[in-house]
Formats: sequence, C-alpha cells, structure tokens
Amino acid sequence: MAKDFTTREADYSKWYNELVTKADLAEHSAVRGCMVIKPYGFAIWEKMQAELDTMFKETGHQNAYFPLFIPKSYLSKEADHVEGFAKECAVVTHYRLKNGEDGGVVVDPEARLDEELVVRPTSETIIWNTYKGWIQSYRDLPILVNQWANVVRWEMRTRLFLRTAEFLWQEGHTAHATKEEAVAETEQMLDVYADFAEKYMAIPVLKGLKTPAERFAGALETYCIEALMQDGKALQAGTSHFLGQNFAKAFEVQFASKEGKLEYVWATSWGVSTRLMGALVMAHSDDNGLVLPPKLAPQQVVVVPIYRNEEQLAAIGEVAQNILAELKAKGIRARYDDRDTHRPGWKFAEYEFKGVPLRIAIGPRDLENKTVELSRRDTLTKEGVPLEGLADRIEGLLEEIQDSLFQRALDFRAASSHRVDTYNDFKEALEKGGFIYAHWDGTAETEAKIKEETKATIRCIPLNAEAEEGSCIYSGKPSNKRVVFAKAY
RNA sequence: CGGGGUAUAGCGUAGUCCGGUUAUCGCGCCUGCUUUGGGAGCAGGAGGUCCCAAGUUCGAAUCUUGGUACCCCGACCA
Repeated sequence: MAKDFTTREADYSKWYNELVTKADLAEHSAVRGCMVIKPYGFAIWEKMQAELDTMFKETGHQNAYFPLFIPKSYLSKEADHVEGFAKECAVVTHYRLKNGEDGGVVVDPEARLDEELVVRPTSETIIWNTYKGWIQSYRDLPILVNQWANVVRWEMRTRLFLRTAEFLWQEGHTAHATKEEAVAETEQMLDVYADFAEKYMAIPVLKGLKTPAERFAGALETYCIEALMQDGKALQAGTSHFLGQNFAKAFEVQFASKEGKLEYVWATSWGVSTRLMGALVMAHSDDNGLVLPPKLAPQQVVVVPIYRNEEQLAAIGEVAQNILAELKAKGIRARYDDRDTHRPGWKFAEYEFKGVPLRIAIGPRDLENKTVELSRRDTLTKEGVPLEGLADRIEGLLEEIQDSLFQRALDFRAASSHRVDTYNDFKEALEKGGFIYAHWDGTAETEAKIKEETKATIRCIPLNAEAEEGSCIYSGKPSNKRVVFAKAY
C-alpha cells in the first residue's frame, strides 16, 4: 500500500497523485479528464457537504435543483459570461443513436437538436432565466437558493480533484432588492467558506478580492479565500461573487419596489467544489500518507485487536465493544476492525496511510493491565493509556489534533509569507514559494507583465490589508496597500 | 491545443534499439500449514487481447501508419 510511496521532497506532484490513488480517494476513469471518486474519498466529500449544507441552511438558504442542460442561446445573453466560458463547453447536438454498419452505434443525423444544449459549466444563466418567473415584487425577495450539482468544463490539462473536466460542487444563487443586501450576502458567504476551511478543514485562508483580470466572468466583484499548500503554491479554495445587476438585465428580471418603481434585481453567486479535497490532501498529509482533520475523517478512531487465539479475541472484543459504545455515545465515529484476513501490522500501515486520526491497539498485555495503546496519526506518536477515562481522553485528543493541524498550517503559512519591496526581492521570494505581500500599481498591464515574467499571479487584495504608502515593485508607481502574489494551482 | 515522454497480469517492471521456442522479475491474489504488539514464513497454484486499429513479414510486445489514455513543460482554469 504505502510501500514505494514517493516523498514530497522527491516529487511533490507525483506524491500528490500517488496519495490520491493509493489512499483510495479517487482514480482516473475511462473518460478523459474525468475521475471516479472512490467510496473513501466520497465519504470525506460527504462530510464536507454535510457541514457546508448545515451552514448554508443556518444562514437562511434552501436547496433546489436546476437542469444539467442549458440552451445555447442563454449562455450568450451576458457578454462577459459567455466569453469566459465558451472555450470550455461541452455541447449536446443530437438526441438519438442508431445501429451502425459495423455492428456498433452511430449518431442519427436525423436526430439533430433545433437548439443545441450546453452541459452547464455553471448555472447562472438557466437559473436567472428561471428566477425571471419567480420575481415580480419586492415581496418575492430575497431568493436564497443553493444547488449541489456536477458541472463540466472542458479543461486542457486535468489533475485529480484539483482540475477535472467534470466536478462536483455547490453553487449558491441569490437575488436581492438592493445592492447593499447583495454585497452583504456575498461577504457573508465568503465568511462561511473561510469558517468552514479553518474550523473543519483546519486550513487557514486569506480572505480577499480578486483583481478585475481574475474576476468571475460576469461579476462586478469576486471575493475569494486563498489557501497555501505545502509546496508553497496557492490554491483558490472558494469564491463568492457580487454579480450586480448584470444577470438581471441580461434576463430581464425586474421587480416592483415598495415605492412602486420597476427595478432590476441584484445578484450573487458562490461556490466551492471537490477541489477542496485536493486542498485537504495537500495541506496536511505527509510522506506516510494522508492526514485528515478529525472533523472530516470518515473514521476518527479505529480499534485493532492483537491476539493469539480465539479466547483472547473474544476477551478483546468485549473490551473493544465497550469502548466503541462509549465513543458512539459521544458522537465519535469509531470502528472495530477484527477482520481475520489481515494482520495487525498490515492494519496499522493501512490506517496510517488513510489518515485515521487515532488508532487503538488492544492485546493480551493490555487486557492484563487494563490499558490500550493509543496512536496519533498527526504526530506518529503512541503511548499506553488506561482504559479508565479513555473515551474522554479520545474526545479531548481529537480536538487537540484538529487544533494542532490548524496551528501547524498557520505556522507554515506565517513562515512562508514574505514582504518584499523590489522586483528582485520579489523574484527571489518566488523561488522559495509562499505568499508574497507587495505593492502593485493597480493596473492590469503590470499584473499581466509580472505574470508573464514570473508566472506569479495576484491571488487577492486582502480584505484586511492595512493602508500603507509604497511604490509598485514593477512600475514604481504609487500604491496604498499591499496585495498578495503567489504561484497558484 | 503546442513541445517532450510513457503504455507489457490487479500494481510496479525486464524484454523493444537489432522481429524468431512456452514473455521476465517483485508485490498482490488463491490453497495448505505455521503465524499475529508495525506491511509474516514456507510449500504449491492461478492469472496476459504485450493500449486500440490497420499495415509490412513465413513470423510482430519488438518495424510502419493512424488513434486513445496518462505523465512532465507551456497557454487556459474552481
């Protein structure tokens, strides 16, 4: 399993690919650019979904579902939007096959669609076309809807979880009577994403605004959370867009205000995807395999018996079942692995590679001493602990591991964040990787030049950026705050 | 989509340049016995459209052409 596992230092990208496939998270499918998410990987995604879904509902949102197919003409109603997505759309042109001459099937040329259907790359257009029918008055607002769905973007180069042609995500689409309300919603959802990333994924994130060049196609403002991976590259982990009245105007969605005037609706959209799985893997895992934060681990504790005969196994089983019952009562996800098809050492290695936060081993020695052996995945340490009070101890340890993973990632980010004031220092800092805080003159030209010369992009203009007089590292023109640069996934 | 590389059993591979018996080795798998506190040992066994298609040839894993997928580097992107 973890034998012959590539180290991060040897080849980070190979390490990532091997980890994802060997830990049974996902594998490549027969379809180019599309992955199969395996049960273990999907279980982690389901934990993420469940937490996010709860957070969405707590902030007043409801789930709904819109079609996979979008009439081609819808996409072109918002000019920037179509320009942004046109190059990567899969298109359905026919609705029937027929028997071919060679025994296979061929597309029936008689069955061409009058209007071609685009497989959604995102759902703004079909949703705003729908909202048009839902909104007449200010009393119909706000609309706070989220959808869990799959989308397709025909990417040139794909990587498991980080960029696949088809991916799973959620997309929130809201409609508001005022600009202020829509902006507040955009910011609220950014906070929800940041909280989720930090509290559940144990990944610290920077909250910021995208530059106009990096904005979502059709948005007036794109807010984002940016995470730092262990190789020093940044990963955009979530986005929340203030769409202004662009889509309302494109789809003619107007409402009668309290004052009796017809006004265009204000919109937001926000999303996170299975890319978060990639972030989770790259933020915490090590050369021994996956490391999962307890809050998202499908199994938080696993109990492995060590025995020489059936009597011992029976005695251990009794102790193990008691432990499991106590853990279950505390809402801790635990499993007793008494499979006789694998030996203890094999199980240790397996659970270590799959990132189970805590492992308990119980053998004859423990039965005698009323103890267990407790091992932590994050620190790879183990100790003998008394059975007495074990469940409380585990409950505390899980929290400690969750906090410690976050702290470790936070320390790494602090150590990988640099402030530079010259272009030379900037290029030097880029070699080391990480977030680079530097002054920028605010022009798209400078941004593009820097990207061209160094491959670094402006990840965001931090929301908490302090006012500071300085001069652009590239042009020398004045700037009043630092922005964050990095090489990104 | 441009440049480079790879494709042989479930996985990792030798063989390919220079065509020639029954395609190599390790892990894994199956059976039996002994084992079980960090990926067990011994013995026996099963498993192959050599990525796909066409061509050259008496003969193709090996040569030619076309296709597909994956990896790395660019451009694009959640």
